[in-house]
Amino acid sequence: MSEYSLTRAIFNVRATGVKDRVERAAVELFAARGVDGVSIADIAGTAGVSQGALYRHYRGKDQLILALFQQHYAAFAERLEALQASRHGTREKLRAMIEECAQVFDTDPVRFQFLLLVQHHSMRRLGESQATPVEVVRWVLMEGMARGEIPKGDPDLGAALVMGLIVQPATFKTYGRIPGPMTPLAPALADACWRVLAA
Amino acid sequence: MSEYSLTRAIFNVRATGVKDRVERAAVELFAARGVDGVSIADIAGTAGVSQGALYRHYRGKDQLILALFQQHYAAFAERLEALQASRHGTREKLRAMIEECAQVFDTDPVRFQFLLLVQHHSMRRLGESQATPVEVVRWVLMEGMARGEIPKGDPDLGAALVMGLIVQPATFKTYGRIPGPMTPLAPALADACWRVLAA
Amino acid sequence: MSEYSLTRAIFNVRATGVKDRVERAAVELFAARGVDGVSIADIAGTAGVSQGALYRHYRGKDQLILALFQQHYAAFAERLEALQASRHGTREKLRAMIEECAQVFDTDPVRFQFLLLVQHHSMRRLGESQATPVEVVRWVLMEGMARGEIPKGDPDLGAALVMGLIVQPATFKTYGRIPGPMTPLAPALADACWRVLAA
Amino acid sequence: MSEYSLTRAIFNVRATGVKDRVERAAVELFAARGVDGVSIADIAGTAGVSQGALYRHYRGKDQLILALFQQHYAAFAERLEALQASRHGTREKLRAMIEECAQVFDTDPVRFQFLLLVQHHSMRRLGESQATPVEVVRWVLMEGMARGEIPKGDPDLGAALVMGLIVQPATFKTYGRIPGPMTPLAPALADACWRVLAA
DNA sequence: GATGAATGAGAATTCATTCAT
DNA sequence: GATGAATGAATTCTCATTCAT
Repeated sequence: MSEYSLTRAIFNVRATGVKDRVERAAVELFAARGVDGVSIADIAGTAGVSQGALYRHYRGKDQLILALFQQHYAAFAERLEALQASRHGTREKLRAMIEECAQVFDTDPVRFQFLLLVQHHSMRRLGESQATPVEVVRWVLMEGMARGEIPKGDPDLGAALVMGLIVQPATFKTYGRIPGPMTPLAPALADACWRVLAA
Repeated sequence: MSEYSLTRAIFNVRATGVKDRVERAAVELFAARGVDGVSIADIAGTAGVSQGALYRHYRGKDQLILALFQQHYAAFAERLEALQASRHGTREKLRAMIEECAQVFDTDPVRFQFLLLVQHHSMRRLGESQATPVEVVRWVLMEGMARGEIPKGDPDLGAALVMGLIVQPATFKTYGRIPGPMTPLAPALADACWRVLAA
Repeated sequence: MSEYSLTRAIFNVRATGVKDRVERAAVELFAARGVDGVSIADIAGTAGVSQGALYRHYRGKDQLILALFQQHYAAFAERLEALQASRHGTREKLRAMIEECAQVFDTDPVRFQFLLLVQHHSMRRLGESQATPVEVVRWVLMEGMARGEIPKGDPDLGAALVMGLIVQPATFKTYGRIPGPMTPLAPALADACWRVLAA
Repeated sequence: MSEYSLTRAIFNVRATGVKDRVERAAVELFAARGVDGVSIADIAGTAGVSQGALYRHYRGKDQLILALFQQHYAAFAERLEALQASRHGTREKLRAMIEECAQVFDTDPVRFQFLLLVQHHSMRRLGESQATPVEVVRWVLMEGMARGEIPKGDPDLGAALVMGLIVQPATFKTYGRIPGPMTPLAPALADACWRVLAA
């Protein structure tokens, strides 16, 4: 056991790991200024960590970005997946997912802005097998079609429409074109989704 | 004598102006790699022009980006405006606008991708008075509400929903998640819009 | 006779020659911002002339600077020379020269500042045989020594002392450390010179 | 591995810090060619350091210049201040200061030339409270006037005259118009000062 | 002669990454 | 493991000079 981890062991100091601090700082900065507006020095400085230390945990800037994106994108997908699994009926599943999105947007706007800004940078590099929010929506739609709750159609197009009805209002809010929080809008968005799908 | 002017000399090719060549190259590159993935050297090289020449036409990279964005964004807005003005009834106006979007997407995918990638960089810097596609949509919706063709509601939210139903499928297509051209989808998208708005 | 000079001949238009306009603009700009703070574009722009035209009259920027410096430096030397030739007695010659310096400083501060800023750039390149203010002073001193009006000594050192007593106060005035015009100071400076030389 | 660190590795030469090397190189180059005749590449190259390394120690070229100027100007002022404080009587203070100037000029001509060439660039940016050689001279003169050792008069003008009697001969020496070292001239310059002030 | 767009060789600066300590 | 100074490649931008019109 190294001297360092001994210290941690004895004093039970949760030495807020470098990785944690870096990730928190990175997401915040990327969300505020975009991937190319943030330097490694910025991140290290904000995290209170040396630049070199960062490379102990990530192969480089690109890998850091991709890791963060995957992680947040996947975490989001998992939340949605769990949510839809706990509900019955396509309409209710969609309603719950949209409400969840709205709450995330209001509670943790940084995360939303991060995903919004970084998507074009990371989307192409995403592994095929990655779980994504889009996949969850797609799956819910397919199931709904199979059960006859919504008319059959292209589930990818359906997912696109649902995502559009959520992401675009959120974007408008981010840029201040629509004021106030997102949550109160959730029911209207869920309704809109349903009307679109129930063609 | 540069390679370019050599070409001109030998073949007596009347060059399109530098500005044209630069703009064409810039839009193409920005669309492919995003604002920060393209250097002035890239643009000048692709345009077959020296880097310095670029600065006779634009104050700098930022101004080039903004000029291109405004130009394409405004041109797009104008096409939509003319289109909606020439049609009667909110539903028909929306239908025509959506069809136009689909056609632009299919005919000139570079332009669409350019607007998609550059929006986050330029949107904040856009003058208030700038005509935008969003404004056109918003206006059509307000008129529709005034005429009682669609129920009253927040026109900004309505515009967000309409935009979402167009932009998100287009984005999916761009990333290959939905195959084929956009135009065949236009009627379905127009229907979706109408169902969303006719709540 | 070219069409151009025909026009001039007929209408007697003193087409304020390019050269004149360029020189005026250049001296002004160099005086204000120093040799390296001024571009050819600046000069051409201020002179209301194209950049290319400038190269019809000067081989390049360096030659322009040197020509202007020589010209003003020499003109100044000639004024001093004429002045000293018209006076009798070393003391009176010096007095007159110093008064002239002070008047030039007050009347045409741009010229003084130009010489002050450009001297270090051009001094080394100056031809040996060039007439300079320093040479005039040196000559007056040598004559004074020959006539026994001032004690014998190194005339170069003497010239340095006289120049120092003029240039340094002028520099202080330029930087605002001493307020007001230079002319009222002239008698005191002449006195100081005399005391220094009459050792 | 750069040429420099290779040298270090092979000969195990303990390098003087980057900052030292950069400052030495910069002063030398600025003294020889002026501020605008020297590029960051020149400095870094001469110092045997990468260009980037320079920016860890200085915010930019301007700050480097100003820092060096302040440092040398202030150091010079302090030496003069200490010297005058250790002497009694205005005449003796001035004599000692002038001798010091002459010795600096002979011992470290680069430093003198540096201050001479850079003054016009940096003087305006100097903080008001900065200690300068001029201020020291001015103070000595004011004290001398208060004690009745020299006639009352404008201390700024007096300082200008004293500075002129030192700087101008030094300039002449720098440009080779007066040969030999400065030190032997010091007594004559001190005498000249005294005669000028003792009006 | 005059024009001004175009050139191309730098200039200052930034930044991801490495590495001796 | 951690540090942060150093690297060097790249980036944006400037500018003296040339040259087709």
